[in-house]
Amino acid sequence: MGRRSLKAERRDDLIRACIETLAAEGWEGASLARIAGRAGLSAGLVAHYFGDKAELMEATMRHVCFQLWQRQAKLLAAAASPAERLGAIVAANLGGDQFGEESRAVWLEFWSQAHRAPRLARIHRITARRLASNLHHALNGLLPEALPDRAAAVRRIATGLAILIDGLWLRAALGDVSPTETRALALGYVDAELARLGTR
Amino acid sequence: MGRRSLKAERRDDLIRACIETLAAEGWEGASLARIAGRAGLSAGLVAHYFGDKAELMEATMRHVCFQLWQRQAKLLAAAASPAERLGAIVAANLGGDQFGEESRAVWLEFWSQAHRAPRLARIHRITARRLASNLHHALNGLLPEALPDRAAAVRRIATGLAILIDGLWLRAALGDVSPTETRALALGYVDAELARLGTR
Amino acid sequence: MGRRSLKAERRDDLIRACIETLAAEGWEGASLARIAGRAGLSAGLVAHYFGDKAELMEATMRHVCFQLWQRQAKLLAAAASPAERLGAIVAANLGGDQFGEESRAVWLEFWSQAHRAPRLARIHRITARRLASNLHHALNGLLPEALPDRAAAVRRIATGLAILIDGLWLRAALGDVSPTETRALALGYVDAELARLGTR
Amino acid sequence: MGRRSLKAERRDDLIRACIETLAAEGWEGASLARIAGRAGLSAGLVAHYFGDKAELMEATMRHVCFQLWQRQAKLLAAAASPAERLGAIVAANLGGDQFGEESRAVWLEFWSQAHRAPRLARIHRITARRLASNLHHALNGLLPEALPDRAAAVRRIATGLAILIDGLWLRAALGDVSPTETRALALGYVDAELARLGTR
DNA sequence: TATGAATGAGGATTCATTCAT
DNA sequence: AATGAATGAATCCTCATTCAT
Repeated sequence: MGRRSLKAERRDDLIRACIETLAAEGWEGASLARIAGRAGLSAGLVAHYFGDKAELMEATMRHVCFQLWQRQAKLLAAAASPAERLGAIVAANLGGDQFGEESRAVWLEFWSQAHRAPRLARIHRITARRLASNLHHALNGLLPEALPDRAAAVRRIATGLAILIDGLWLRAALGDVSPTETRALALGYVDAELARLGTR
Repeated sequence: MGRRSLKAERRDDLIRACIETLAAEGWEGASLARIAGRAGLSAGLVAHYFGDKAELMEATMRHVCFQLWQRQAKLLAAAASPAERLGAIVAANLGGDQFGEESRAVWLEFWSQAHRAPRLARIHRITARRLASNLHHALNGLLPEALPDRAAAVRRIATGLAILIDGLWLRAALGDVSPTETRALALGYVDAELARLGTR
Repeated sequence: MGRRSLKAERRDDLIRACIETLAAEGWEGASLARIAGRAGLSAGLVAHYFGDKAELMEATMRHVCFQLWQRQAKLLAAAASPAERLGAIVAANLGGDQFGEESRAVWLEFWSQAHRAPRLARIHRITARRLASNLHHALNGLLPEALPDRAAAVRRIATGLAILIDGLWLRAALGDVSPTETRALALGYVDAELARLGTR
Repeated sequence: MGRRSLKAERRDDLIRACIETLAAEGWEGASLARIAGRAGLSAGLVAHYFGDKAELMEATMRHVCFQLWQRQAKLLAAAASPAERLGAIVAANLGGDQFGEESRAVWLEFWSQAHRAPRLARIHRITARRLASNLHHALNGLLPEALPDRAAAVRRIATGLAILIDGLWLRAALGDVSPTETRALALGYVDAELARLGTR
């Protein structure tokens, strides 16, 4: 009991190695030999556990998305107010820790593949929707009840913020902005929108 | 006269084919054979005209950036007020025409390579700086003279808008938002920031 | 026991095929496809076993040199006197058997590469030094004890003989001299030098 | 008048460039593009003037051999005695000047091709025979008239010396011996042989 | 379960050669 | 006479995949 199956363990090893390789060498540098080598395994094993390179990549992307979601969930659980909830989401997506950086690098690689690989695109879409939903929820609590066209405003701000976060990820991956700046910019965007709605 | 050199013409053919291939098949699918094939030429010619695949890619990226810049310049020339200038920049970057879509696809491919290929990164940086400068200029005319901390506000909004545009490009490439929406979102962001500054 | 590892076996197969190909088709004709084909294997396997064409070539050169050294060692072991030792070295280097001819052909190919490929040059140097050392030793026993400037004489004759052997290899490879002649010429050189030293 | 034909001039330019390229980059590095480039001409011209790369190489080898022969002839013309004649031949073949070094490098490249290219082999053979004949002649004057088996001795020493010179060329090309040493070794060989014949 | 042997396809690059201008 | 455009073959290398052990 408590002993995870060897199969699950090996799969995790390979996914872990895949993440590291993607972060370190990019999509093109992530050959099966290099990924397996990083895990101390032989390249042939990938076929055994995943059948396919594509499936390993898919599993890896799912893993990264899951981690991101977990992170959001954890931070959200500790948030007491709508404003804190919003801050939690932003922090989860734009945090400056090592994990965040690696995830972002991997994410960027997946991104460039997503619009050509339907399976990856699907995972991408799910994650994006999850973020949108979280933002929606937080903003819904944040905007004044009496606002005319309230639902539309929530939707608009949620969309805008999600897109801004995408842009910030890109910039962060290119090293153009610091993590602190990114968070400030994201929250500043919401402030501005609130101001426009006359709620401040 | 009017007869461009054969060399320039062939180079343009190849760059054109490279753009099409990148848009249609992505970075990984853009082999020299396919690029040259699309231009109706043999793969060996790339060496003849560009020396290198890397140099062809570089020239192609430069071409795309140049087109984008031209587009901006043309629209800006027709703009009469600061507000129109801002609209022109947004339209140039987020326009919905066929050219825009292809360019965006190519741009996305380059993006995913930029942080690993110094030469591409350089071109990328230059283009980003050009956009930033244009935004700066337009916003400088737009914000009220008497604003406290005016320079900082201009800088902040310019940065935020540039990043938002990046995000919008991504979404547009993934087909998540329509061109009309993207422009509305971008201009909405500026409106919101102006509102926050109490200028409305 | 007696079962060598498959890896070692395949490596030997490829080295063997490389030697044959070099002898038959020369350095320029020795493409990976042809080498592997001669071994009944696919070209990709070279990467698997040697990583590189350069490394295969290096291993092959080392192999040829090792065989030559073994040959010398074997003949030297059977030699009873300094004169016989000298004869053994000459026979080892200028023997007329099939092995000798193939080795010489390969050696010539390597030679033409040695002054441009540092790795090959190193192996070449080591082998040359080994020959020089053997000659030194044999001549040291051969020259009369009381000779004035004895050490210098040994050195000079050893050098001269080594160089003569080089020349003889070349001629033999071009088919200009018969193996029997080559040996006679080499030993004749030593005789002449001994005569000059007044020891006969 | 006195004006050599343009055709001859261009051919010489290309041969000159070919020699330089061979010396600088070796047989494998001597592509038509590089050779023509060094001459400031286009690669296509080679076809025009020589028809073939092989023919350019052949002409180049002939040129190098001719220069070598000229050199020998010039030095021989100034030699008054058989001993001086011998010294002249050795000096011509093992001289340490820049021309000598370049020629030797080119010669070595040709050598490695000679036993596979019949046309080059033929030129090689002619040159070797010319050297042999010169040596023959000089030694014929040098050996005492009354020597028993005189003709055989001349033949033997001439052959041995020619072969030693080959070896010395190789060593010189590899940088193992200095030009001065090479000449000393060559003349020392003759001295030794003369000593053996009891003529000293 | 895991290895590593083996393949074959595909990619970039180099190059001699041909040919229109 | 000379260029340089264009080709197509050849070469090395990388890689995903398959398979026997």
